[in-house]
Amino acid sequence: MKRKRTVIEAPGRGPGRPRDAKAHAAILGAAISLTREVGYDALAMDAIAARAGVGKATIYRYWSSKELLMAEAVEAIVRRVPLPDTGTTAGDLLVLMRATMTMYQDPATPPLLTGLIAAMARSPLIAERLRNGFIGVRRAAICEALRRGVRRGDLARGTDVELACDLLTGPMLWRSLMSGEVIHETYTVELVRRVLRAFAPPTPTPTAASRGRRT
Amino acid sequence: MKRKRTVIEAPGRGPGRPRDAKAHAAILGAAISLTREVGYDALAMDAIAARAGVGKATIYRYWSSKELLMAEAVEAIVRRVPLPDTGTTAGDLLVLMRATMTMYQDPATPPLLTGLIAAMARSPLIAERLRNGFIGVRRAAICEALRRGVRRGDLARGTDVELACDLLTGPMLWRSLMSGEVIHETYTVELVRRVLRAFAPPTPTPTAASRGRRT
Amino acid sequence: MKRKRTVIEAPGRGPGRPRDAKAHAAILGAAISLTREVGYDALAMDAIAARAGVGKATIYRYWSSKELLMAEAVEAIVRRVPLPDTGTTAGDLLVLMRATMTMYQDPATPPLLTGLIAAMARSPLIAERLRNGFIGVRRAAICEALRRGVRRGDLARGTDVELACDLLTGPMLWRSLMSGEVIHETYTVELVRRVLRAFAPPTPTPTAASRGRRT
Amino acid sequence: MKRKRTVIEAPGRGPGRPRDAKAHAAILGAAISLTREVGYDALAMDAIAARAGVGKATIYRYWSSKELLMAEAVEAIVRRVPLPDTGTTAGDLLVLMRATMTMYQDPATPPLLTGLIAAMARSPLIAERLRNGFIGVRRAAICEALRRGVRRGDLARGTDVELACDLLTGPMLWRSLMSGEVIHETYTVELVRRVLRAFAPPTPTPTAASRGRRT
DNA sequence: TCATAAACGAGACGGTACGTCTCGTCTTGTG
DNA sequence: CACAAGACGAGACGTACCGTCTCGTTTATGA
Repeated sequence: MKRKRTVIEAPGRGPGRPRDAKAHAAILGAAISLTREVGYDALAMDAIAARAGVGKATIYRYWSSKELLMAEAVEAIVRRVPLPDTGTTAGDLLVLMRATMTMYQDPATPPLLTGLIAAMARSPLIAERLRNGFIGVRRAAICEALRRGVRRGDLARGTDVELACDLLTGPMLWRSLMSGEVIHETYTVELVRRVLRAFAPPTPTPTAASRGRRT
Repeated sequence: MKRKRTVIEAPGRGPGRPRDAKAHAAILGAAISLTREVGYDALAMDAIAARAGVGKATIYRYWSSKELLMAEAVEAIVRRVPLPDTGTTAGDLLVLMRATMTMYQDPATPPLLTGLIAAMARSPLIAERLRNGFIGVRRAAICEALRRGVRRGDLARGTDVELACDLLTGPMLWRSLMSGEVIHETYTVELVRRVLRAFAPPTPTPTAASRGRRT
Repeated sequence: MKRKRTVIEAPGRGPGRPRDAKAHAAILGAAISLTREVGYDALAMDAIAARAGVGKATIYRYWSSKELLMAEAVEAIVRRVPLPDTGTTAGDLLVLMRATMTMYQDPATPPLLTGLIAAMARSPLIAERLRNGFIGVRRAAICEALRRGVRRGDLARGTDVELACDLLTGPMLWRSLMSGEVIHETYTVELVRRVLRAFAPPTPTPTAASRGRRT
Repeated sequence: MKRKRTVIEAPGRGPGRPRDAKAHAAILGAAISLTREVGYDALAMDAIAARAGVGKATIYRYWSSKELLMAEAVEAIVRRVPLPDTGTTAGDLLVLMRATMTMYQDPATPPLLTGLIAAMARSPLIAERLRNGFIGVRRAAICEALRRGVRRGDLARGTDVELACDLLTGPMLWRSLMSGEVIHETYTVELVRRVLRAFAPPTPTPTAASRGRRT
């Protein structure tokens, strides 16, 4: 952005004291633990700074607002997405949706998530970041599994992968935000089964198909 | 403080000046229009009061917090839910989901919605109110249509109506909050079709069924 | 100040809750006592607010900056200026200068004074206020006594009253700020005597004059 | 931390890079020019460092606090004090007071001075340094001239030299800080004349004295 | 016909978080 | 080793907002 370096990926170049990676980590850690304790919006920057043993200016050196900080904090929580290859489409999707379920089961998730959704709604910048970040990563993995399913013939050839993905991720978001109900294993299993059914290929040889794999 | 009257719904009873219905409406109107303009949380109670030409105390006389006010504001926007009876399950669900789509297409919805979701996450009281209010009303209508579908034989007998409902409402919520993409007519149509397919009854007479109604 | 009233001395006019005189007083009191305890510039607005049992916004409603507040605080300390008429010029001036001495002897004075002098140097607004306030009041009293002295014939007819006043007030300021030495009674007495001598009328009858009043 | 060399004024001694004398001067220059531009306390150390083209650590290597730096800056402005011997007491004092007047006429003086006075009030260390520095130097010169005046018989034998000095320096300080008025030549002349009058020796032989030397 | 009592517009109040600023120290790489 | 650059911990600043609390005024009912 400022173009003072010749090589693009020299992080601490230029003169001056380099930024302290420990401070960065301590701030994120403090942000996450405090969010668990008091919730997203009872969370004060001064408190984060105090717990991280850091000056407030240091926080704002890395993130220009509370929201940007929290965006990164949530990514730190939910970054890991499995890239499964169990051999079957149902198996792959189940692995992915179980990971999503686990994320929603973490009691820290709803407070973080709702805070960030509100932040997305008011700031295109944050929305951009999150869509490219933890939302996009999960979605890409699911879409990939779905495309593989199409190639395998487990899903109909013209399957609208985006819609199928929405059908998998949407209900869990709804449960977490709107119903407030816990998402159980059986719910996840049934969800995947139903979506597979919705996009099942047209039974080419009725008898063979129905014998081979029953829903 | 408030219980000095025998009859509960006598608006102008007792001595003293009766509440001004115009003030109530003006406040809601100001809240909605300001939300459209500046977003949910750049929205200040002082600003609402100023635009409504009302003292802040008057607002708090009707609603005990900003969130309760906004909960009612959002209901004012999305209150009307059709109770369709088109004769077919697909038709009924399409009417309902088109109404939902229209709600999400209103540019005021995301700011309001996200603010309220955040409010739900931090306040059980608000969550309760909204689940019984505009969330519950829509959901009840959809579930009713689904149950009718089961009775009609358009959906499998053991259909998990709750899950089916999540599969209809979840994707739209996801689109609105996470993708930020507009929801089009074709999306809605396809969504309904796929959910019907997911819970379609086991093809009783393979030939007749596949001939009569093509997916 | 804002010109919204027709009559000039209607303090709490206009609609709305009138300002709380107790808060005003509590803030000034807290400001003064904290200044005595920690000094002018270790003095935090939050601390004043906390001690006064007042929100910070209330302080800024009355005074738009720390400096304006302190300007008023110092006036509260040193407002009272005697308006003496002892019958003799020396007597009048002594009363006035003793009051000045007492002010400087208060250990709270130097911290307050220096803070305000710095504030005057950087803000014409504050300089204006203080010159018209506690500086002007004291100076006016001294000049008046000097003019009476001229009328009485105790001082030379063409006496430069402004210079004479500087000769009285300047040395005490110097002592307080520059030397840091305590100002004693004898210093004050001698100061007044010397200034009277500096502006004594030309000895009309050499012998009589020198006999009548010994230096 | 700082005392690792045996000889104190050996600039290029010991191992390592010697200190840069130009840096010292550049810092003082930047401090003075910035003070003229923005005032004493809108003046940030970062700004001084930037303008001087110097790291902040270099400043703190020479001066351990902002105040100590400014103390030296002000001395750089007002260091030169004449040590006159015009042959007459009035002449000597006039030379000295004209120098003082010139100092106060410099528009940079009030901002610097007030900042330093505030610093003196809160830090005995700084007070000490300034009293021994530029304050003491001027005062010593004036007192010396006054003592010479006593010896010459131009001033009364028991003259309180300290008080006389206060009477000369105090009014100018007052004008500069409190009145904010410019100090003119005529003011200075009249000031010296009046102080001489205040401490004039008791006219022993009226004729001889008035003949010998008129003020 | 008034007195009482509640609701009203206005805005001051206590509290608390925000994001900015500055100080004086610490930590890099360069000369 | 001193230097330029600049990150760091600490903490005050002045602003904004929330939800409460007076004010003086307006508008109904009940004595």
